[in-house]
Amino acid sequence: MQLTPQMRLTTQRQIILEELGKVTSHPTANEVYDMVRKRLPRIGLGTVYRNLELMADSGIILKLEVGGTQKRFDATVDPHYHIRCLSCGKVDDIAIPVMSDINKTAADLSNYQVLGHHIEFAGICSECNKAEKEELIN
Amino acid sequence: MQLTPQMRLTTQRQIILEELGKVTSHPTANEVYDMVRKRLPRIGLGTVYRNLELMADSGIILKLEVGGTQKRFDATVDPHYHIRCLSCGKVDDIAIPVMSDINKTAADLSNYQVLGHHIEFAGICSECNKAEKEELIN
DNA sequence: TAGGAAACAAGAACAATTACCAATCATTTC
DNA sequence: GAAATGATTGGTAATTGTTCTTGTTTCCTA
Repeated sequence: MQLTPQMRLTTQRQIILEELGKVTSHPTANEVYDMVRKRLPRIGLGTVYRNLELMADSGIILKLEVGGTQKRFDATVDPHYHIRCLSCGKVDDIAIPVMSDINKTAADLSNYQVLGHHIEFAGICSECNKAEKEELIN
Repeated sequence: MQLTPQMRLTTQRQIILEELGKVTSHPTANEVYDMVRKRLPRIGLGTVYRNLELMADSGIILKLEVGGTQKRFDATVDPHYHIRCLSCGKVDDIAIPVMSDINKTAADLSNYQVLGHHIEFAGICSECNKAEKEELIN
């Protein structure tokens, strides 16, 4: 968006960005669609996809290609890691310091031009853990 | 497969496992299908999906939910990290020592029951790098 | 305020995966 | 060894998540 000045800041884009910024979760395109639709009932799912993609390309949001079937989006662009619940699928940030030095190690150990890395932890979130325990009781 | 004794070791399963073991790449279900079909021309794609899923569940192979649109499968089950080419999408192993200790750190920093983690590097493989340079010349 | 580019909504198309089902095959029981 | 049982298969349909297309609207610029 900053990158190409001829890009217009439409109401749709503004609201998508606002809604994404409101949450600390990492919603899927569909979840963003649901959020935005409360304020802009006539918006199309295609518009949401198109603009999330566009914003990710221009670097103002982050597209997460984490495990699970769907892509997720993140308004926080500075590097950080994620943890995903294997039970409900939700993705949270995790405050582990970013290891920028391992990129260099990776470059040395492979014949790739290394551009970055991502760490994804997998586990069970507290809600699902609790739910599971309650299920065992019944 | 080991888990449920009534599960049969069919020809299809045997060959899927053999073919997956032959390669060091991390084929998608479709690529496995292509490999297996050379020896078992009448196998169905569904059978491949079904059995890869089953083997992943029982722990004899690994299902990689890395970036990109497709899931990939790996006959090597001991923990290791991956590097993915952003240009052609292929996934290689990378010999960076596994940091098993960061799971504990993650558990301390989150309210998840942490079960594991995965690191995925992103970059451009040597083939794509070369191809890109040649393209610049022309 | 007319012309043209950018963006839109709606829905079709698409790719990857999963679900279903009748036919087949292996195993157990008689 | 034949019948019953249950797992597994191939083929195909359905589903899911995403992208593309089409015709329309909106906004800038002259």
